[in-house]
Amino acid sequence: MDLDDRNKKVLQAVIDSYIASGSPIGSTVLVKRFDFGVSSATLRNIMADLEEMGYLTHPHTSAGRIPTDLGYRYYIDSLISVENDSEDIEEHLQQAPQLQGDDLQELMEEASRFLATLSHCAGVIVAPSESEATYRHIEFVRLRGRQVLIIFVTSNGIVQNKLIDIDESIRQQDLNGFSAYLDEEIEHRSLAEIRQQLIEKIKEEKLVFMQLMDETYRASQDVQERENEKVYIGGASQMLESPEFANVEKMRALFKAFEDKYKLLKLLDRSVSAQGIKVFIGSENPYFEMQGCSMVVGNYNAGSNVVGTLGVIGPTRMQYKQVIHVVDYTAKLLSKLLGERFQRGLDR
Amino acid sequence: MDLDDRNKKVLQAVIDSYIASGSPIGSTVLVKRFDFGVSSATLRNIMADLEEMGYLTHPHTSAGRIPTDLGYRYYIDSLISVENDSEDIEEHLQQAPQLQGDDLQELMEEASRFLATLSHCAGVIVAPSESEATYRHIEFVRLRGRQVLIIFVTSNGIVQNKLIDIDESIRQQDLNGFSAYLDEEIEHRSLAEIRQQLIEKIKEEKLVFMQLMDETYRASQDVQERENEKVYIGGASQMLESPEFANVEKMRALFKAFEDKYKLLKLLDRSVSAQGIKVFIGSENPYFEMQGCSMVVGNYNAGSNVVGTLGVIGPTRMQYKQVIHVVDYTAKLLSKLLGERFQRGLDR
DNA sequence: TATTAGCACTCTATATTGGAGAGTGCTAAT
DNA sequence: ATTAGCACTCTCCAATATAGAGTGCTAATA
Repeated sequence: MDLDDRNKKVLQAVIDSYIASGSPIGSTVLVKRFDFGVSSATLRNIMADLEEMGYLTHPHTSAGRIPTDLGYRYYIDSLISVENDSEDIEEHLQQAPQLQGDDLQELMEEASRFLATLSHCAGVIVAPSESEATYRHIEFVRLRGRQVLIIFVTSNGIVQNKLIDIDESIRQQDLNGFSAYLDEEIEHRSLAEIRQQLIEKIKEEKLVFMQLMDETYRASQDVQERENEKVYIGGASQMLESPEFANVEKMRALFKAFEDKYKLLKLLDRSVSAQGIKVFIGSENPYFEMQGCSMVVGNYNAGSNVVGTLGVIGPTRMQYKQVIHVVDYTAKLLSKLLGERFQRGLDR
Repeated sequence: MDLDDRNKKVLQAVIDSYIASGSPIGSTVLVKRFDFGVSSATLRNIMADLEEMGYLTHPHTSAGRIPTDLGYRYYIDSLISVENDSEDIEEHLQQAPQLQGDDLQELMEEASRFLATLSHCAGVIVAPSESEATYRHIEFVRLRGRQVLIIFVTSNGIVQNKLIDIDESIRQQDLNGFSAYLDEEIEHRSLAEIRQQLIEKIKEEKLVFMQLMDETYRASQDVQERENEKVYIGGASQMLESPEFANVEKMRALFKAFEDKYKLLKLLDRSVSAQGIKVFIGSENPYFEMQGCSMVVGNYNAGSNVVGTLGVIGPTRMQYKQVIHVVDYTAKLLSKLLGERFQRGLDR
């Protein structure tokens, strides 16, 4: 961090040029493209200094300089100005909703492709995590024999379902009754509480429903878990456009990693806590062992209680400024869509 | 088709060897590995004949022979014996269900990965197409204001939903009533018929529900369309293992093609009509412009009325015999699972 | 003291060359 | 009809040469 002004400028110039061109930057190129008022020899000295400090490196003795991960880090923390033109984004948000999937799942897929297209990287979205208290409606549909399909509707319009087996055959009519009962109660308490309440009532009367309640409770947990594990990846082939992945082995590893969505989930979840856009550069991320990859991630929300993560995975040499914008924009867009479409409890 | 016995044997030997090794097969190799009772010179003559007939070709003058698409076609149609050991498969089906997703979607994803793992190719599954008449239950859930979520449950346990806006605010109670009415009627007629019936009733009374009915009808079509467009691709990275795709450009094109699922869908749908396993070799398939790729596809069903397609996409040089087995097995497995789990109308 | 010019040196990328090996196609003999 | 033999072709691989880009160092300069 103890860089004087000129050093900063040179570092920025090198990284900018490298991001743009993809090939190592030599002193003469720098002198031609920028006007530092010094000769190439001086630049060589400066670059040697920057290399000693760990911000730049050499692929080989007689090649130009490329940024190290540390260099990128400094670049992002101190050098690029992500203009906070929130008005500009706001404007865009007003006019171009662009996403219109009316199923949550569809919306997520669309959004991940949207991210990918704008960023030229792979777009990744982690489905919103639900808290238990938000069920709006629970429905039971009897299929054949002892099979019952439970349908959960959350207040933001997400529909989930789970098939269960129960011991005794129950009439659809009774199921409807139970459903109505749950709908009524769910306004005031969580499923866990209702279950507790039923356990107390058990000696009195409705013994039949106890098992159903238990199954419902368990199913709701299953369903939550399942939904929380969903990762949408869109436009992965975008990443292959950049020459960084001309190496077949790397490509292969990349796609293997993408198929193991669980790891991705863990990685992305780590950053959920904080607000704002975060950038993970190359080796900085411990879970995703992929050399030469960076991630730009942000959060989105719906109303207030539902929050998910979204972001972009691309080569370390990416257009950070632009990508940060795109992620920011998409996060806001998604939040807005989820917020307005599934807004909670206004008229309950 | 006018091949004498010896020519057939040589063709088979060449293709078998090429599939196994991946490199062009020369006359000496053939003479060493197989016992034709003739010299390499004679084999050269035979191979030259086969080349003239279009079954084999040369990468260059002094290389061994490799099969043409026509050669593969002949190989599959006439030379390989896919032993119809249906007992064997039956046995497997009995003991190892292997797939256990309890959501249809989950099951499809699992199955596509299953295909990929066993075949070392990419596994592709087209979601079962529904016919309109199979709804088991239709449910309306009022969200805020004029938004209503319609939930469709088909008789095989697939849940679909769609958000609609209606003109006037309706009470949840009324919605429940309408739902019950539809549930009752849907037993006897299709949605289209019910709609017709309501139109006739319109002058009399229930004017309010007409709009809802229209929306419901439209939504059901949307939902069907959406479900029918779903293609699940699993284990795409499996394909990259084979040296055929060491070429970066090919890999890139492949993944681009995979992301455009619509084309895949069209391609796979074409073969839905017929029963049994079909093999499309390289250039034989008109929609999917991907050189060096073959597809092995089959059908699955659930009960009787629901049918989908599943298959495998891999390099033209694939282990056809084995892959055909795998596709056959998976199709039967999936049919069995869907059949037993979502069996229709046994106790209605 | 900081900067610059100049030059030797290093390393990559690319083209060229020259076998070695594999395989064919043809011819003449069986 | 089959075979042995041989000349020919083509790829693959390693070795070699060459041009170009860029550095690091030294000595001169402001």
